[in-house]
Amino acid sequence: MSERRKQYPFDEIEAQWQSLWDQQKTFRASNPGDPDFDPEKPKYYALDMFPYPSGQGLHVGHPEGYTATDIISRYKRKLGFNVLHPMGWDAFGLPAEQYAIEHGVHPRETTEKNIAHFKAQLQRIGFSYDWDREINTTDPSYYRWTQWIFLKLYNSYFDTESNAARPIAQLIKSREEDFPGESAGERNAYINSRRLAYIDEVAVNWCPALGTVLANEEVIQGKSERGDHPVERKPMRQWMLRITAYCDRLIEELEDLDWPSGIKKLQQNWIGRSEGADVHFTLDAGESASTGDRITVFTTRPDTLFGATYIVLAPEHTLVDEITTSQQLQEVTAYRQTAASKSERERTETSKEKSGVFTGSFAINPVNEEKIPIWIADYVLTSYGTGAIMAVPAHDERDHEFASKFGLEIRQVVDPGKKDDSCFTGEGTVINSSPLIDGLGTPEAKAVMIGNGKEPGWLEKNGAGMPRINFKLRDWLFSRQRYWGEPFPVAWDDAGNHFALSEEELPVEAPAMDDFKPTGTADPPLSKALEWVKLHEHSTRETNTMPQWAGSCWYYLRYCDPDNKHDFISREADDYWMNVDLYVGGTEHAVLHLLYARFWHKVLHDLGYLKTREPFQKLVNQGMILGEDGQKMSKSRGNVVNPDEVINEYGADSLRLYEMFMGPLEQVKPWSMKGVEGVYRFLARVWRLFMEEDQEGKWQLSDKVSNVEPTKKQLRILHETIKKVGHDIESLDFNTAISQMMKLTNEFTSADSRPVSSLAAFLHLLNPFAPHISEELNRIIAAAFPDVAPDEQLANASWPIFNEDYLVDDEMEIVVQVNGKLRDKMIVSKEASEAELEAAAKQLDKVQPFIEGATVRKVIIVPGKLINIVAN
RNA sequence: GCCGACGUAGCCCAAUUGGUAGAGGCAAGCGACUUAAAAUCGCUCAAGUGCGGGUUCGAGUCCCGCCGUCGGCACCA
Repeated sequence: MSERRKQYPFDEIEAQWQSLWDQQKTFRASNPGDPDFDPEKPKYYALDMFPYPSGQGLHVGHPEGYTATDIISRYKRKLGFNVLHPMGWDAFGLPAEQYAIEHGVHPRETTEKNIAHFKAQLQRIGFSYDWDREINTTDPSYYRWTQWIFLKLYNSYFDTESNAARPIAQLIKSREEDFPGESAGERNAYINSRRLAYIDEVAVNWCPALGTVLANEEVIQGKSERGDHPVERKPMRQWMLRITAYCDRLIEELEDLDWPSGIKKLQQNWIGRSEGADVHFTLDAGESASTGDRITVFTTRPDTLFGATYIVLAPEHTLVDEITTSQQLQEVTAYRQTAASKSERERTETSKEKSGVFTGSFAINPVNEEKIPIWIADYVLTSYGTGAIMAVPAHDERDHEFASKFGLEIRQVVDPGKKDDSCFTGEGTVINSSPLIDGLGTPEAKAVMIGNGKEPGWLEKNGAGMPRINFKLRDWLFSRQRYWGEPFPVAWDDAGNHFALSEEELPVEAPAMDDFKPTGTADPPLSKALEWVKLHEHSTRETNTMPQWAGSCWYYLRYCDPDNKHDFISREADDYWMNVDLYVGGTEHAVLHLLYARFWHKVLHDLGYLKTREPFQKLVNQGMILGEDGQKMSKSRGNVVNPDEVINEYGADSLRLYEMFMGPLEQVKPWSMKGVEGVYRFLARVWRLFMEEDQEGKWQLSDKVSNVEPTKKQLRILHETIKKVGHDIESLDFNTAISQMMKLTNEFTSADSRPVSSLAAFLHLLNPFAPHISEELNRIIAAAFPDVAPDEQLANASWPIFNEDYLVDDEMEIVVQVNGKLRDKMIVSKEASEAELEAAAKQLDKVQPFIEGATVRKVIIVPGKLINIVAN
């Protein structure tokens, strides 16, 4: 193809327009306070999920979502909106750091190089970003505010009364009033335990080879995703963010958002709210247990308490040491050791057989005073609920499997109401329990046990338990042992107390280090920068860094006011721009990024810094683009398509158009170079609609383009197209908008006389999709027909208005059916009455045979569409 | 196992509240132009909508039961 002559000079056109846009700052959005700001204009905020600038550069999956938001942005500008359409870089992260370690290049260098490459690639596609608002999470002027937000989290607590975050000062004040005699140390400990950012000792995925803690999703089958190194569970002191305080709001406030229902559901499931009860089982006075101790379990089925035939504790449960009898000690110890050596992944492998051991002790079931054995097993997780369960093997599959294996009693207490010989976990009628609940349905029996919201239930009245709501979501492990991340604005004193740095000390920049290799111990690389670490005579800096998620939690806010030196965002900018009207990105961020960003947003909202409760009003996930072989694109498969190559061959407009023409935005679809060629041919057809080659092969305006009145047919298709393209852009159905423009092009191509007024209008429609070619053609006809096409850029000119009058016909085609089967069609006047229609239909030769000798039972008329005669 | 998305010409995909299965592109075939080819222009071809039931005058569309592909979650009591 490179040998072949280009069908139109896209390479010259595209470069020219791109540099013009750049020089003129055509797509600059003005902020409140700017001299050219127009408060009358409505705003529109179209946001892409910003990329991690990897060394590989863009592949054709990136521009899919970017093109969609670009079309919307260009379209909205033409409708008179002030459009915020920015781009930036999520540039902290492990790949740059690993590269640094392996090649001795500072991650800042790699990052800068990668960003430059990414940016150049994006600019070649002709996106209408306001590059004045470009942000980079690794820039100290950016991450100073990431650190500032961390200070807000550190200096806040969650007030359950108002169900919102409040300044920690309020908590300190009320604590002082409530406990005036408390020592400073005690008070400090209490306050620290309530902060939204706090320190905890938690089991983490520690990777010795990489020298860092990894997130669960970075661990694949006990090995690190990057490098395939072994990962072990290890308790470490970590910074945590109290996202669990927001569980309820993160679920409830999803409701008003215009997000795909699947993504909402995914978030709900991730947060995993379940209602139930804590139930206390008293320990039976065994040899080592002291009387009166109790085990608390969490259950969502308090109606099945009478079917609880044993208790299971997580192997790590704190009571295990206390209750294990000497006969069982050896077995229990061995089991706990095995469990501890397993990774989280191995522990939760559902396919594996249940395992566990008996502790030798017993507990008393509070509902019937029965003595039931206490086991430990790794299918009970220490991190959920109370780390202990009551096992009801008749009505829980996991308990059933366990009981069957170890010969424990299985007692049925729910009647399914139908024949069911499997383990029944659904709702039914209570049996074999007690007069208290026997005969009740599952929901009623639950209510008796836990209460109905007004009246306390049996458990509470008898001191045997409490209603309780549990969540799967855990607090967010927020520290990493890495160099290439935001340092914490925190330090430690000699006594081991942490304290926040002041806002004036921000940004806390990482020291320039030559050696950022992991230390091989739990100490982060920053601990090697001894001078930096030492803050004052009696204090040292925190040496952990923040995870990659941090910067992306609030970047959408910074775009609104990127150069603000005094605030992370000004009140005016927040008021005006937020929230995001359209957010487009991949499903891979459906849970974590979106959940974390929503959490931070809510905290900042609670503290009075933001007006909105939610950041992203409308969310769309673009579908993945597969390789030509229908497989996921990957280097190893060799099916990766580089947008640069596509642009070299066919131009940026063709790339943009094909990305959108492939199919519905949200759908997964395979790439096809033949398909690119198809849209390229379409653009060439558009070009030749206006242009023709002279003897020397130079392009000039075609004689066929003239200032004539369009025909009725031409007007009709033009206005159909104006209507459809506008509608389809609004609903993000770009593929069908493009096909309509192809239809129009075909129609006008076959015309000998091409009315310039119609063609000019068409260029407006094409402009958001293929901005370079449309601007160029518009410039050419504006020069030749100044009365028809004003000499202005399409980017700034108004979207055409369609006129419904051109769409209606005097006549219409009506489908004639007999008994629902198509028999004929007829052309009738638009004014024809139903009776006239019926009479005309019955006269048709192709209809007659089917109604002859039959009784007409019914005639169905769909106005303007069809007539159906029901006869037998 | 659970949740979600998708199954329509050879391929990618269209088809208002149920109302003519086809808009567009790719591929294929034919013709025009050409010494010839490419490019271009014009024309043509093709499925009865994954399978089985049901509702309806009428089902790609609604309901029930399956099958397949892809993605996500996965012992959360």
